[in-house]
Amino acid sequence: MTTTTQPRTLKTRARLIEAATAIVAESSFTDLRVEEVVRRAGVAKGTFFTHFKDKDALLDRMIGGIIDWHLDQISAQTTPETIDAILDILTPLMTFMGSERAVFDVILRYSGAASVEEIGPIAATFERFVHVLSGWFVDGPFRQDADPATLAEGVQAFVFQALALNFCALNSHRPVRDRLRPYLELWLHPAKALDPQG
Amino acid sequence: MTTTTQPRTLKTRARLIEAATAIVAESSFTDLRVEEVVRRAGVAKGTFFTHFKDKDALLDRMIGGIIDWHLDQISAQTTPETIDAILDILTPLMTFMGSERAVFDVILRYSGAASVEEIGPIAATFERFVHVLSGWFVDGPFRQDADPATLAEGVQAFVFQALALNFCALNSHRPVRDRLRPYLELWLHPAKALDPQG
DNA sequence: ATTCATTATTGACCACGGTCAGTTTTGTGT
DNA sequence: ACACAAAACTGACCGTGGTCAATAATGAAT
Repeated sequence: MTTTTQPRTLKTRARLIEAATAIVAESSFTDLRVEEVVRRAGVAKGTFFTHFKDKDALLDRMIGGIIDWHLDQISAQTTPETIDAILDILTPLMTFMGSERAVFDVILRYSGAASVEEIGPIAATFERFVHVLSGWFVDGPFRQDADPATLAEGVQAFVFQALALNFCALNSHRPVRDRLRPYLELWLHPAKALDPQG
Repeated sequence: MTTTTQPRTLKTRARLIEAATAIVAESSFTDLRVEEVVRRAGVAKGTFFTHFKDKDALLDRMIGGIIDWHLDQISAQTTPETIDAILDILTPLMTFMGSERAVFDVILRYSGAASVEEIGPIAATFERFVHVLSGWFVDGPFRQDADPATLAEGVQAFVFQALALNFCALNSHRPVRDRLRPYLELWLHPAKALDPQG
């Protein structure tokens, strides 16, 4: 119980993340290799795994950071009053989520927390996602007969559905936005759908 | 342009699938190793990859077959008239989909088709899933203001959402069934939710 | 039967994520 | 200054999915 963590620990970890970020900037998440990360950071391969449980843990952190930035942008905007406004606000985040198959795969794998004690960065952002969207659904123009959190979780489910279909080459000519809209119409405005007058 | 496909090809492929099936029966999809499959089938490793693009293609086929069997069972039953009946019918399939992380991962990856010309087995089963469920939603007790296929796709999205949350240890004590129900209530019976009388 | 193009098979090899016993560094107590 | 335990680091090594140039089997045409 004397020394616990780290002087150089933080420095090494920062170098690893910096190297990884540079690689992604130059090429992509898909082409990220642990060996290249440690080469650029100037450490041995084993060191990487003392800082990250596995490669996915690094991706979890990097991608989680990007999603968090998007949620900052989303939170900063005024509460959307229409489906189209929601689609506008969500589009940049969805574009990132669907930018690479590897990115979407990691997000899918980590969108539910891995374990109780260890909620990863991506899982945390999706808790935040539900929280932010819940705020839109209390006292708004959208359906008021449902728990706002449940509505938000539904939107999340439809975002994933729309993105998954987007990776199907058969449909990939349609923008994700257009694929998501019909779901949100039915999910957030059931009364309008029931009543032709709107 | 004389001989195309093959006598022994089918035989070898059958042996590979048979070996893989035996391994899964003895242990699990998680523990399936290509080297073990080829060892049991009595062929070289390279042979495996002339029959399957990659390991996932074998899993796609095996898991697709099982899902297809579940859809046979689902189709054979009478059309459900309530949310609970839907949950009853879907539970066995959901139980399989959530039985192993490895299984769910493959399903997620392949639930959208890989490419236009090559719709994999799992992708095909999810087209069939939507088709079967669409049948439930024409002229039934559920909402009639929406395209049945869209309703079915929504159910699919919620099934995935419920399963994904189930792999979150935080929530895994709740049956998937109970996690799915609130979504379906709001999705299939919006009018009921709006009108307290039901 | 023999040839020969087509197709299936082989297994050494590679790529890459991940492990671990051994070594070095670090900070603290004396 | 020195000793020493805790923490960080190392790199050879492993497991496993996937590749490919070389080889063998096949079957149709002669």
